Amino acid sequence: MALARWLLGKHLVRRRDGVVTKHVITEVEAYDGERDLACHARAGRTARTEVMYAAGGVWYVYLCYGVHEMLNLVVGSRDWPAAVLIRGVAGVSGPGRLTKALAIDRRLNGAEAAPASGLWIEDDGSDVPARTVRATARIGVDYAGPVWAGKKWRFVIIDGAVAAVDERRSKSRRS
DNA sequence: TACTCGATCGGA
DNA sequence: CCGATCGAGTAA
Repeated sequence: MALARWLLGKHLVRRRDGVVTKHVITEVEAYDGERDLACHARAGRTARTEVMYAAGGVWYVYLCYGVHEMLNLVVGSRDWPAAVLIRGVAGVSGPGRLTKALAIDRRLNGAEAAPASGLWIEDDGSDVPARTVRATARIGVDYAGPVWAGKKWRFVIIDGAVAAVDERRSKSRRS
């Protein structure tokens, strides 16, 4: 959780065709362990979730709904499946849109979050004040049941139009 | 081998 | 509100 929160305000850096772009991370979600019924690793090790058991620092990219690539950073120690879903960066709201905007797909699955892979994290030292961070329930995980779906493991920087728009989206979704 | 169901999005 | 679109996971 702390690590997910820590990622807010950090730069997601993409190099593609020699061009480097930096994007401030504005929205993340944490998935933590097999006990977390919203986590893909809830059923243990499988072909897809194996990468989540690696030591932190590699990407976990999968196809969602047969349409969207989802970008996660594997975190934690080896054999503890945990990842942080990068849901948004400044100017881009939504995990599916994010990967589309940065041309990220499953070819990056298992790759190191380092310059060599073309996708990595940079910390420019800037601080994200606690009062600009909101913790909410994770999106689209009702299947996990009230306890786990209710965990406030989604973190959003509320200082900005992007976050405001997203809040409206998530509210209209519940009913 | 069959069947189900998504860590979403955009359009009706 | 609903369809798109496909692969992982599960049951058989």
